[in-house]
Parts: sequence; structure tokens; C-alpha cells
Amino acid sequence: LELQTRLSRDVFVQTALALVDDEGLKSVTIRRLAEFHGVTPMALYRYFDDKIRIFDALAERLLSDVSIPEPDGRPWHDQVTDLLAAFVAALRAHPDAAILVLTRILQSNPGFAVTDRMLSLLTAAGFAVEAAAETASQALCSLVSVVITEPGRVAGNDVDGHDAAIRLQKATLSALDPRSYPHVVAAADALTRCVDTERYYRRSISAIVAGLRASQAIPEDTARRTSKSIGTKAAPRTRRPTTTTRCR
Amino acid sequence: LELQTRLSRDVFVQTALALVDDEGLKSVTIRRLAEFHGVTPMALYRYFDDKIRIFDALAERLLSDVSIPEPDGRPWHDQVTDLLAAFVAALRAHPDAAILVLTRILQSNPGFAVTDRMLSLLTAAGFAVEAAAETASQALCSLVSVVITEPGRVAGNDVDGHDAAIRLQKATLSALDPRSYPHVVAAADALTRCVDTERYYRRSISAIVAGLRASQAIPEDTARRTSKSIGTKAAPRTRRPTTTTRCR
DNA sequence: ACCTGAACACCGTTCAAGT
DNA sequence: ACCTGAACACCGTTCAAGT
Repeated sequence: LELQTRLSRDVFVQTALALVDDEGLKSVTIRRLAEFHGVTPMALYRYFDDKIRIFDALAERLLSDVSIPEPDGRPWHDQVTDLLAAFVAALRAHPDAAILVLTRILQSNPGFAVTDRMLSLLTAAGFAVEAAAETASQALCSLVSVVITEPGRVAGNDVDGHDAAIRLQKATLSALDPRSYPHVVAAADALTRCVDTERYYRRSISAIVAGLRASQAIPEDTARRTSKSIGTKAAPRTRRPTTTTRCR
Repeated sequence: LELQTRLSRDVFVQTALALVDDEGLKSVTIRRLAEFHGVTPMALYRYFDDKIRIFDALAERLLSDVSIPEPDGRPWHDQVTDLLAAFVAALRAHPDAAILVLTRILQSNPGFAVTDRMLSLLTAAGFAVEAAAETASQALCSLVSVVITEPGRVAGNDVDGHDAAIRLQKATLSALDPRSYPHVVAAADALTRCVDTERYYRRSISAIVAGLRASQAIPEDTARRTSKSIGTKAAPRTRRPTTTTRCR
């Protein structure tokens, strides 16, 4: 009579988002979401195949909050700067959910849109397709980690413990042996709190854009004079051949 | 008689690491670790206060695998390149554990060592203390996310579903409406698999280093002509004042 | 000092029903 | 089509003992 369909994907995503913002990512639980809507946990399975789909939906939600700027006549790097700034703004609105985006940019239309604009600008800048793809992904996911690791943030923490945690962290760094880690001790303050958050993000974005411009200058396949081989083989996965299609 | 102290922090960390490499991060469980050593779950609490400490120890272990190059007479950016390469190498050896490092670089001596060397090189390059701190953190955590999101990797997946997942992902991108996401469709292949993994990491590192060099060129406080304000306020946390010291 | 036993509160998820 | 009920297999963690 009052409301015929209270439940929907969107309603649950909205609740989940409020929950992350309030109590952190691990508070997002099928049972809590159900309880919140006065419903059985099983009711959620009408809308999400499993818990991962709820996380997928959350990431999509964050990405849909990115207000992609319209293309204009300015130089490509200025437009990239604005696009990345919009991306960061969307993530910063829900810092504890930001980590969900890290591996999910290419899993929803909003993510495709951001990536496509990024690729478009890089292509216009002269990047080859492959280089543009790698570079775009790297720029975006770097910014996700910049948001996640913003100095002075402690993930999943409540307001009470927050300040205390920061102070403790700074005290720990300051108390280190200066003969072993002189620069860490000297930078203890800057490493544990952000004096100017806006500048922090401005610096991050402009460092990334500067990297893009420098990469663009180099035509292709930069033969670095690094003597060392980069990286090692990943530890081999020795899992029995179970039934396939575990991930759809 | 045979072995008096089979159990130790190190033994559990070793097992946990094997477990992550084999079956992904969520397979690391107090109960499974205990079972593996023929012991009660409670036995682990002698060595770790809680599960998070196990993750902390895993992150520390990865960071201790970074073979920090000795300082030499070469230009700072070349030395930074090698340091970052060593950092990436350590992460790539245990890709599913890499995400643990993201928020734990400043939580153990091995992490202090990497950070200190990074700060040392940036200071030598002329960075102010604060700029060096932010820049060093950003460079390191960006590389963590670069490893995590390496194209052609699917976290926590077994070998069987792996190839199928990649193919599906590429097919999905290729099947997108080219009028909506033309560049994504065109770059579907490059976005889903790494043709040359070494080049991928070489590019990532040199993009970061290029960003550092460009930032170094700019003296301080870069007044960008970005019209938009970057970022928004984070959603306020409205948690009741519960007992403090939840995080020690 | 080091490990056990039993229990608690909480998960995600299955299967079979209800209406 | 949409939700429920009961159950299962698995968590992390507490408290109180054992030796």
C-alpha cells in the first residue's frame, strides 16, 4: 500500500555506501544490509549473485560520480589534469570504498567512460595504442592508491582513535634510531600528516601528468641503461584442476 | 626430541606466504595456518595479537625482500630507478600479497629502510623535506598498485579460470558499443593482457621517475591554472564515542 | 611459557519452501 | 517474482584451563 517495491539494487548500494563511510569496508555485510532493510539475508540474493557483486556495484557507483569534463580546445595535458582531478574528487568522497575501484575500473560503463576519455586524450597526444592503454591504467590506479594512502588517514578507523593513531604513528617515526633512518626521522611529521591536502593532490596529479609528458617525448621502447633485470617470476600457482567457471 | 620449538612467528609467516601464493589472500586464515601445523587456532595468539598482525608480518616480509642497492656516484634519478625496480621485484614475487604493502610501508624496519633511501635520494635531488616525503610515498604506493593491476592478472584466481577470465574480459571490452567507448574497444587487447611485462614495468618506473624530475624542476608550490577545486569533503564519520584504543 | 577445549558471535551461502 | 526458514561450513576471538 505504502510502497510496493522498497527493495532494489540501488537501495542496497546506497545503504552499503553509507555503511562504508560510517564504519569502514568490513562493516558492509550481507546480513547487516538485510537487517537494515528489515529483511532476511537471502533477500539480497535476488539482486546480487554474491558479496563480490555488491563490491562491484559500489565501485561502479564511485566511478559514476566522476564528472568527466567536456573536451575543449586546451592542450591535452591540461585536459588530463582536469580529468584526473575529477577522478580524485569522486574517490575522496568515499575514501574507505576507494580501494574497491583499484581493480574494477574496466568492469562497468562509468569506468569505461573515464578510461575512454583518458585514452582519447593520450591518443591525441601521440601515444601509440598500447602505450596509451598501459599509461592510462597506471595513471588512474596510481591515483586510487594516492587517495588510499593519503597521510593522516587510517582506513576503517573511527573518529575517536583517528587522531591518537596519527600521533602514535608520528611518535614512532620520530623515535626511530636516527643513525639507521635519518631521513625518516627528519620527515616524521610530513610522512604522518598532510599539512595541505589540496596541495598533496595537486602535486600527485601534476607529477603524474609530468610523467605522461615525458613519456610522450620518448618515441617508443625506451632502452634504459638500467643494469638490473626488473622483477622476478611470480610464485607458480599449483592448484588442482577443479571445476572451471568459478568466476563468471 | 626431534624438534623442540617447531612454532614461531617466522614459521607461520612462511606458511602464510605459501598460502597466498597458492590460493590467494583470503585463504590466509588463522584456522588454516593452525591446521597446517597440527595445532589449535588459539596457538597462533601466542605469536600474533590478531589476524591483522599476520598481515602486517606478511607485508614486512615482502619489504624485507627488497634488495636496496648501495648508493653510488650516478645521478639521483638513475639510483631512484634502480631502487624502484628492486621494490617492484620484491612485490612481483608475491603478487597476491602485494596489496598488503599498500598501507604498511611505514610500519616496519624494512619499510623504513626503503623509504629512507628514497628520501635520501630525493633530498639530494633538491626536494624540500615535505615534498620529498609526499613524493616518496606516492612513488612507492603507485608501484604497488601498478603491480596489483598488471593487465592479465586476476587477483586470487587459480590457474584454471585465469586464461578464461582474461579472454572473457577482452571479449567484453571488444563487444562494447564503439560509438560510446571507441578507444576502449580499440585498445581492448592492450588493456587486458601484457604483451611485454618487462616493458610494462620499465614504462611505469620511468614515468614515475620522469614525474619526479619534472617536479624537481618546479621550485615549490606549483600554482596550477586548474579552474576546478580538487576533491570534496569526505563523508563525515558519525560513530558513537566508543571506548578508545581499539587500535594499538 | 606454551598450548588446549569449549564456547560465542558473527560470517557467506545452499536448499527447499512459502505466497 | 520475491521473500522466508532452517541449516551448513566456515570465520575471528574470549575465557578458562591444562602442563
